[in-house]
Amino acid sequence: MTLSLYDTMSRRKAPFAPKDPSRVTLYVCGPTVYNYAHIGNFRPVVVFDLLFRVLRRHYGADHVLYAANVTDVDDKINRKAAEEGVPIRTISDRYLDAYNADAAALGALRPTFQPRVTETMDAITGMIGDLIRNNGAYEAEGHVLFDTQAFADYGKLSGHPMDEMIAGARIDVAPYKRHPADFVLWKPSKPGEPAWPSPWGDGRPGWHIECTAMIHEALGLPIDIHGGGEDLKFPHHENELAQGVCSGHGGREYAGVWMHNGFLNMAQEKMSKSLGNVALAHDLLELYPGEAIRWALLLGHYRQPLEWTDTLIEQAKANLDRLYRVLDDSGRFLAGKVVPDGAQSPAGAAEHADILKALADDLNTPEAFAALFRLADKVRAAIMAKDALAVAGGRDLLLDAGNLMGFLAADPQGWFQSGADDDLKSRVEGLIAARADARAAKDWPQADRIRDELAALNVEVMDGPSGATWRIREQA
RNA sequence: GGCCUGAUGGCGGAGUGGUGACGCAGCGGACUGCAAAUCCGUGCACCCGAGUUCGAUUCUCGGUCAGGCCUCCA
Repeated sequence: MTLSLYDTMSRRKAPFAPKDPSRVTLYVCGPTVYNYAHIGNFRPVVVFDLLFRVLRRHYGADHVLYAANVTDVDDKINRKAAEEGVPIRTISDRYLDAYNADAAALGALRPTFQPRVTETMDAITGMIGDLIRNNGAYEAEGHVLFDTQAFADYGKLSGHPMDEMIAGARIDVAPYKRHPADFVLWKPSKPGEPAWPSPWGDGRPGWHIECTAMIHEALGLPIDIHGGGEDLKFPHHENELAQGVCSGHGGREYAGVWMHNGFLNMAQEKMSKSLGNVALAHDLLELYPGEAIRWALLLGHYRQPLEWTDTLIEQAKANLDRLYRVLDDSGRFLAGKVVPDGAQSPAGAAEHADILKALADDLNTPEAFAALFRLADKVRAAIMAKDALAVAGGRDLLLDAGNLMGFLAADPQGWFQSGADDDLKSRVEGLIAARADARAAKDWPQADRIRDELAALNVEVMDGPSGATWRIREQA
């Protein structure tokens, strides 16, 4: 199956062709670790994690290398470290750990490489040296600046013609710049700030060179796919590209495909009361399962803007509930049944193929979700037809598709009873047993009273042919 | 000012030159002691104008509206 991706550079969708199918390379700009990341920061994490998974499916898990950097040199980190009177590493370690924990909770696989700026300094200064030697950079007043005149294609990625960038420049141009668009590769640190040695004096790297150097160090230029939020198109990615090409590494190419995800917009109206105005993933994960947040982030196509609202996350949760019910019901149906291996007629084989097809089409997640629901319906139909072979096969396909997309990893019972501690569970079981007795005695008023009691515990009980099941109701 | 997106039913959101996915919500029914879940059925949309076409929601042009980037930023 052909994988197609939309490329920002050519502004169109095209079949993806890695330079070496046994070594596919993907790089995504990661976080600056000075605080908890908000939910918008995790859209690219989830989107490119999905791409990572799809690539692994297409090329084999061992043939895809994914690097996502960590920016741990930054003014905000400096400030926070100064406030707390601790080394910057303390700050960056703390929030990197939190970031990785949140990402994992959202079902994101760990990237193959997670390079840090502070651990890539040699590669950074080395690449700056390369640029100077290739006449792509110059020194001025203790700074090293990239010479944008050295790169004829500067502005091509973002579509910003050079002369217009000058006209539109709003910032004060430093007097030592040869051209207003030139940008910093290395700059002196201010007194008291962290500094690293370099041939141009102690200082720190500019933001853009960090990524270029980390890419070259971790994956080697050129790479197959470079991803990130659309706000990074200019100047960050434009500058990365210029640096990479002018450094002499990777030839004329820097990245085969440029992918940019759309923004996540915060709802105008205030969100859930307990969230206040800040939608940190860290806080959201207290309220909703990670899979539900992941689903919400993929509910729209990755290139489209997405409005983050309460209804969005609730819809995501409801959608997953539907799939988990099928998983739950099919599991109960199959319990105790002996199903021969190698079922030749799994329900939903066509739908499963549709899911792969949708994902291969520039990560069309809405289409993939639609096919996922159709697949679930097929399993449901097989249950009604009491076709154990078809149910078992279809259920496996459903789980496989879910696994590919980073969903359905929970036990169905656990999914519906998440948030219930052991104490609550035993109370609920007790009440359900009492209610079963009342129902057996046809004491309906008593049975309904007990159901009200359960409802007061935020528990919903559902009578089934083989006894009652229960679940935690939606978060208030 | 420059560059670039988008405008689909009550809501979210794909897609297509010719019966408009999918999910949520709604309505009717089945099932249920009553519910929930499930099943059956059902209502509801392609911003405006012009053009191309046998035929446009889908292509072209114009308009209106909304959003993003041009500065740290996913």
